[in-house]
Order: sequence, then structure tokens, then C-alpha cells
Amino acid sequence: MDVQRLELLRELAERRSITEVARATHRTPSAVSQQLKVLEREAGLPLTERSGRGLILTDAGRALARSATDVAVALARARAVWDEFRNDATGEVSLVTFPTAGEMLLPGALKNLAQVPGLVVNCTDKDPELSDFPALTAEYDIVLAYSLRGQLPWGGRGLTVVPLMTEPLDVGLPAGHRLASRSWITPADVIGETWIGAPDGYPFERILHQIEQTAGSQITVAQQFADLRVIEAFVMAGLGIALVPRYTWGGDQPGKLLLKPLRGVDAERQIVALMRPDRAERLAVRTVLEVLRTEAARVQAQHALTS
Amino acid sequence: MDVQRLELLRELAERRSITEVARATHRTPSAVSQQLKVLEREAGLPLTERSGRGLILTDAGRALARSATDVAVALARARAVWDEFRNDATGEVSLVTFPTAGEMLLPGALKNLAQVPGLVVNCTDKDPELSDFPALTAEYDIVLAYSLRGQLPWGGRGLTVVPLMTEPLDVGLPAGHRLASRSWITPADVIGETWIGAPDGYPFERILHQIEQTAGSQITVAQQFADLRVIEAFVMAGLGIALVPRYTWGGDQPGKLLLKPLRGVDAERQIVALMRPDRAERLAVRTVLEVLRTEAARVQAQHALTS
DNA sequence: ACATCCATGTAGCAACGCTACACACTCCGT
DNA sequence: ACGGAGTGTGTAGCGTTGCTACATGGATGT
Repeated sequence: MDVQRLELLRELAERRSITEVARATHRTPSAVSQQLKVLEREAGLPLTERSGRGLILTDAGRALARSATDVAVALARARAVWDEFRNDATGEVSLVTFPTAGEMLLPGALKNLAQVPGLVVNCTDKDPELSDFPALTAEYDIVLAYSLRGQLPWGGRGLTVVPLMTEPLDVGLPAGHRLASRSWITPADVIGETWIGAPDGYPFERILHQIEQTAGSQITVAQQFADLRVIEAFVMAGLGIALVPRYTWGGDQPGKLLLKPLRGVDAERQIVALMRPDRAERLAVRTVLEVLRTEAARVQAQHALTS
Repeated sequence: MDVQRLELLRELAERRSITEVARATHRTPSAVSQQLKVLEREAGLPLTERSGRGLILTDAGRALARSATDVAVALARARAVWDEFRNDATGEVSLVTFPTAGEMLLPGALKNLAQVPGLVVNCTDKDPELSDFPALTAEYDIVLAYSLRGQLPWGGRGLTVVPLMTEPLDVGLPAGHRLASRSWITPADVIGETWIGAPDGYPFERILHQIEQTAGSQITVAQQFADLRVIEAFVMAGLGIALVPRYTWGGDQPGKLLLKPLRGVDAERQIVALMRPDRAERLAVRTVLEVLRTEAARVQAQHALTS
């Protein structure tokens, strides 16, 4: 019945360890353990089970944690209501992004957000390979993530997903390439080309497999880099071609890298903001989100113009 | 941010006086006042205003109270989830009814509910004339109420409404009446009849007005009684005819009172259960509600058979 | 003007939830 | 096999919180 305790259970469901919950909520493990014990006694049935040196939630515990989320959402919404009344989007908002989105969206967005007094936005980036996007929502208010169409790695976890933009993945060619004059490219066109790819496990790999399947021929991946800037440098040096997200490309050296739309393969990625539902209700968070969306639209519109 | 305090604000929105809130929550007025003061300081803007010797909520206060309801609902739902896990519909449920519904539904319903161990249902009745149905939800978990079609006295107050049945209002005639052989009756048929009516202010009055309007002639109301049993007795004694809810009629003396459907006038009443949304989530309350609905269906089906 | 009915301050007390520390247990490397 | 590092859980003590009891200040109405 007590909200604080329910909140602890919810944290436990996500962080899977009392010690972690204690750290996250600035408490001693003992305090957390005690409160969960009280909750268990109130509930009248076991909510956790020992498992090795840690513990796991029972079915009842998970179910209760899920309803605890609804409580947290309602509570956050109440907070937001009265923040709106004071027109007060004050507070700290933490945000992680993968590098390319950070480069594309954050500078413009943060410039706008600087005009909101009392709103502090703390940003970091994390390599998308190393990071499990949904898990990051435990630590950050907003997680900028991407996925290819069709795969939904954040379904069913009860996270709030706000789409920001869908970005086409083009084929990057060096100037003077044999396909440089084409206005678009099909999988058949790139048979025999050398590719600069992403490391295994990166989602882009799937697109390359689709190209292989559609063209019916093996693809040669010469190098594997995680950083797009490196990839672009290799392409511009004529060492191969690569998949390049259309809006993310800085275009520092115009003319040296050409982007050609890819037809015949579903090559685009969804850039979204991922959040725990209660945090998504905070007025400060919603303000940041709104700016991110308009910034994404601006980038998209600007590219449509210049191309 | 504290739920307890939000709850107090919500109570204040409904009961309109700190003293009343204190009484309802088993506290001293001083305690309530202190907590609301803290809430106000946290919110950063005034939630109440002094008005005479009492106080009223500001716009912000009302808005916050509304979101407090959502919090209470989420919390009650969490409670219900784990009650379901234990299959434990334990607790006390208080219920008010208007007399006719109490007679029709409660005996059968309570007989069923007696089989649920640990569930205690406390029932009372209140005269529908004297009682403001929505206001009763502050005091009782379930309020059985009725309204004629078209009027919605409990709209917009944020109450949960569960329909139980729609009951036709027939014309009751004494045996041997000139219309006794008819299978239905129209407003034109009853021109010149003497009526036994309900007191002014009762919703039934509106039906009589509709009959007047449709038939185009004045209605003579000889007596006005609130209690249906009295009305029925007068009708059976041949002193007039009356509107009688079809299922509610006990039918103690079969053959002495005839019910004839009324055509050409929209003569039926909706019998519903009225609740504060958070209380409606309680498992015990939902259990009672479920039984009431099946009981209502049973009564309706049985009448369809015997007629 | 008085009694009455409000809301709201102040002092004190009980309960609650936290920290600090000690302990039991499981895993894992040496 | 045996520490050492990790986990969760008890116990004692202490600060904070939210309550009661009582007193005060306004507004109302007879």
C-alpha cells in the first residue's frame, strides 16, 4: 500500500539486486531489504526468492511491480500537472545518445533548451554496440536509440517509445566511382563492390545481409568500424563503399562523398526516444522531447531541401 | 509528491471542509491542515482560499485533486492485483440503495455473497428524494442509483458508473379496469384517468409530463406517495392508476394489480451502481458488483419468462 | 455581543525509516 | 579446500515525521 515501498519493488524488478536498488535510491541495502520485507508481510505472500547469492522476483512480485509502474506514472502525471500550472519545467534531465544522433540532434536542441530557465540537460553518449538501450533507461531519463524496421527490441518491456525520425540508410560512394552518376542504386548494382562495414552484432549488418540475399551474391567486407567518421574517411579514400545514414552525415567535405538511395532493400532506421513511463510524464522531460522532435523535423526538412 | 497528502486534497475537494475530511480520515482538523499546508509549500502555489469561515480550492487545487484521483485509482488497482493473486476478496463493502432496488436485488445478491469468506457487505437504504446520489459516494463504496433515460445527473463528476439493468416503467391498473384486457397502453388511452403519483421532485414526475404532452391533455394526480408499496395498494384498491417499475413490483397478490407496457413514451429507468473510481477498483467491491449484475440479469430473465 | 463553527498555530509524543554494524550465505579463484 | 568478494538480512540507535491536545483568531448568525 505504501508508494515508496512499491517504488522499491519496481526498482528491484529492473535492477535485479537489492544492492543496486540501494545505490540508485541513495540508501543502505539494509533499508531496502527491510522495506521490501514489510511490503511482503502486508501482501501476505512472498514477492522475492533467493537465487544463488542474489534474489529474483516471484510471479506475484513481478505483477505487483508492474502495477507499481502505473502508480508511478499517475504520480508523475500529478507532478506534471502542477508544474504546468506554474509553467515551471525546472529540473535535471539526463540523456544518453548514440554518437551519430548526438551529432545530428543535440547541438540544435540544446541551443533551444538553453532558453528554458531552470532546465538542466545532462547528455552523454554511449556506443550502441556495447549498450543495451532498454537497460539504459534505468540510469537516464531519455535514451536515444535506433532500430531497423521490423525489429522491436524494446517491445513488451513497458517502456515509453517516442519516435523522432526515420532516417534512410544510403550507399556512400567516393567521388568518381563508377556509380557516381546514378540517382539511385539497387543490390544488383553493387555486386563485386568492396564494403566498409560495421562490427559484427551491429544492426547495420542485417541490411548488408538483405543486400546479399536480394542480389544473390556474396558481399566482401574489407574493414569493420564502429565509428561512422572512420567509415566515411575510408570511403572517401576510395577503399570501398558503405552504408551511411542520410541525415547523420556531416558533409564536411562536399563532393568527396556521394550518398545514393538504396532501392529494393528496406534500408532505414528508426530513431526514437526510450523512457521509463513515469519519467516520460515529467514536464521537464516532455519539454526536452518536444524540442528533440522539432529539431529532428528541422534536420529532415533541411535535407529534403538541399538534396 | 506524497500520496497521503494528495489523498487529503482529494477528500477536501469532495467534502469541502477540513473538519469533514478530518472526520472521514479519523484525524484531527489540525493534522489535516498541517499536511495540506506542507503540500501547498511543496507545490509552490496556493491550493486553497479562505471563504467565509470555510475554505475553497483554487483552480490549481482542483486540478491537483483530479490527478490525485488517478493516483488513488492506480494504487487501488495495485492492491486489487495482489488480492487477486491471493484470491482474497476480503474486506468490508458498504452499499446504499434506494428501497425498490434493495428489495429487488439485495436479498439474492447477499445470499450469493455470503459464500465468499471474509467478505462483509454492509447495506442501507436511503430515500431517493432526499439523497443526492453522487454525494453518497463519499460515504459508501457502492451507491445504487437510477436515472431516466436522457438525464445524466452523474456525468462529469469523475465517478465510475456501472449499469446494472434498464427497467421499464409500466402502467399499473387494478383488476377489472376498463383497460385490463389491453396488452399495451398509449398516452391517449389514459386520458381522464386518475393517477397515483410520486412527490414533486421525483424523477417519475417527468414521465407523467411526457404522457401529458403526448396525449395533449392534463393529468390528474390524486395522491403523491414516495413508497411504491403504498402506491400499489392504492391502485389495487381502485383509487387510480400509477407508474410501476416492472421488475420491482413484488407481485404479492397476483391478479389484483396488472402491469401494462407504455408505448409512445420513453418510460424506463436505468439502474446503475455509482462509485468513486478508486473504490471501484477494489477486488471486494468488484466482486459485489459482479454478483449484482448477474442478479439483475437473473431478475430480468425471470420476468421475461413469467410474462 | 454572544455562542458557534470554522481553520490554524504550538508543544510534545509515538512511530516510522534510516544508518551503522554484524552476520549468514553463495560463488569463484587459487 | 579455503579465503575473499559478492550477495541479502538481522539488531540497536537515532533523527524525522505526522499525529494529538490545547489554544488562538476570524467569520457567521441569532
